[in-house]
Amino acid sequence: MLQTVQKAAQVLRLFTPRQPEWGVTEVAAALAIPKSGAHALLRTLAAEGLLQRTPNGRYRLGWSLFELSQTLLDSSALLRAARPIMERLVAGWGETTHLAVLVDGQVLYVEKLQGDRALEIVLSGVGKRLPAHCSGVGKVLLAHQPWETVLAIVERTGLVTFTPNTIRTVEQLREELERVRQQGFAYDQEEVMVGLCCAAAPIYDESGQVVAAMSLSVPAYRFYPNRQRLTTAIVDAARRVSEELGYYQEAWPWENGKQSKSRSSVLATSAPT
Amino acid sequence: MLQTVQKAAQVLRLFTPRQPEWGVTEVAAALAIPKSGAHALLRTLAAEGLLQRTPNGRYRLGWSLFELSQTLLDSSALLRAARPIMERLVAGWGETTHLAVLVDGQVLYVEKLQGDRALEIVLSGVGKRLPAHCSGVGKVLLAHQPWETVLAIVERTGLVTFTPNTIRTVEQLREELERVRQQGFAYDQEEVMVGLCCAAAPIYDESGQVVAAMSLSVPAYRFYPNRQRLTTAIVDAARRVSEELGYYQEAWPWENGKQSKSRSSVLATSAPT
DNA sequence: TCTGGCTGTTCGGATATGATGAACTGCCTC
DNA sequence: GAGGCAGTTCATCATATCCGAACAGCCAGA
Repeated sequence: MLQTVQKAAQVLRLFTPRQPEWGVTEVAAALAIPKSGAHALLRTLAAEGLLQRTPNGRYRLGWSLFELSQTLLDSSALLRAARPIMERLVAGWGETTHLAVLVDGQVLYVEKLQGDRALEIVLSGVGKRLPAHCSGVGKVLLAHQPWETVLAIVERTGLVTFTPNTIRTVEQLREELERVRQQGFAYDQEEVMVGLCCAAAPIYDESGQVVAAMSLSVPAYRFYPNRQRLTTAIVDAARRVSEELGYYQEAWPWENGKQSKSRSSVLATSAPT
Repeated sequence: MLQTVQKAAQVLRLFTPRQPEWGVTEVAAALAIPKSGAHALLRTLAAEGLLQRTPNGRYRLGWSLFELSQTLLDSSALLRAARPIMERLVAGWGETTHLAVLVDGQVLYVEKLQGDRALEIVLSGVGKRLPAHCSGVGKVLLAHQPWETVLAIVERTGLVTFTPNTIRTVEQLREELERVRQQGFAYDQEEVMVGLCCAAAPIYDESGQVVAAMSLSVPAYRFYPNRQRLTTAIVDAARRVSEELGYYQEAWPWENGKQSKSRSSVLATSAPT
């Protein structure tokens, strides 16, 4: 591991919407390194276009990052495949859907389509991060990581409590992830915000890896009566995205063993009128 | 300058829409460094989330870049200020407008709004780069750089020729940039593509720095008859964005000296009906 | 099934490279 | 004009990086 590069990445991560501008002294204090070192890092990153200098010698994120991000989006099949399917989902249900990936043990929202009868979800947002243990997409993504990885994440970030329903113990998390892996989807039952639920399902790429998760967020009073239909809808949508990405598998996780259903019966499931 | 960080940035820049996936050996060859070094760079960048590993040990850009880019957009007033004004410009003229910044001596397109009677401009695109010496926005941005910087850019990248009108010599460029700086706007008269012209103007931030350039692209046969109105339109639009960014200056560049006009006369200028 | 050639990966010693803190400079405030 | 705080520079030293060669894993073709 190249420590200098690690530090450079740490510097980049300091820049947030809350504090989008940093000076040499601030960075040095934040990373607990000498001023001269922080200076060298900032100067180099700025010279490479990853940061830009303000006229008064402070630093902001640079436009190269925008370019790289566009390249990422352009070359990533995920968003292209998911967006139309998310749009249909929103059109059919009127609820909000999210698309998220796992970054550094946290959920990063990549796309968010708001439904017309959905309540405004302030916490999530494109480009925003949230802890993984409390949301539907987060649990789906964690469930398909090795358990040691999950443990490392939890030990580093802890299990932040949002509501009385938030998972609080490692044991609870282990059981929940096991269940999610088995059944092939996850629920968030008011675990991040009271009154808000969601159903989430994994998206696979052509190599069979889980690369993202998709969810349908619903107010609690509409969630519990419609749970079954919601589940099949999101699982089906996620499966369609997976197939767009080149993933084909006869037996889907929730179809394994004796309870395997015919695929057409699932495809026939539709949104409530 | 931290060479390790420089190399890491070089690695990131290798990833393009044309080649969005790289292996260790390829990177080593492209940067002329030993395989083990390339391996260390890729591995570290992947661990930091700036790259992601594919199942077969190759690498793609990582979602952290998306997050950073969103933070950049979120914290940058430029796009927020420019977009509504660009929309009005497109609505009034039906032509295509571009918003661009200078990255590493090249023009990086940050926003592009296509007009309904505009011809499709394939070369430009959000997140794409072009050489600076041949486009309107490029000449505006170069004109507000120190001449030594411009020289360094030209010496590094050369003056690529696109059409018979493209600037070919350093002397030509120097004169053109001087003119652009004096008059406060630039034309592209079929310099990048035959039949395509544009007028471009600089955008200043609150400290008086030129941070971006805006342009209105027009087919040649509509450009020459309307040049004057186009010019005032784009200069006025760019000035309004600058003011949104906190830039206030009584005397605008093209108003200096004796030929200063009253500001209201410019504001009164509008698009053709 | 075996083989060859192509990957990505590991290792340990030589040395260039980055870390360090004190000193410098410029800016803004009082 | 003086003080303090910011960013910047510099020379020294320790060590993290660089490097080439050897290893391991995969796939294609024989």
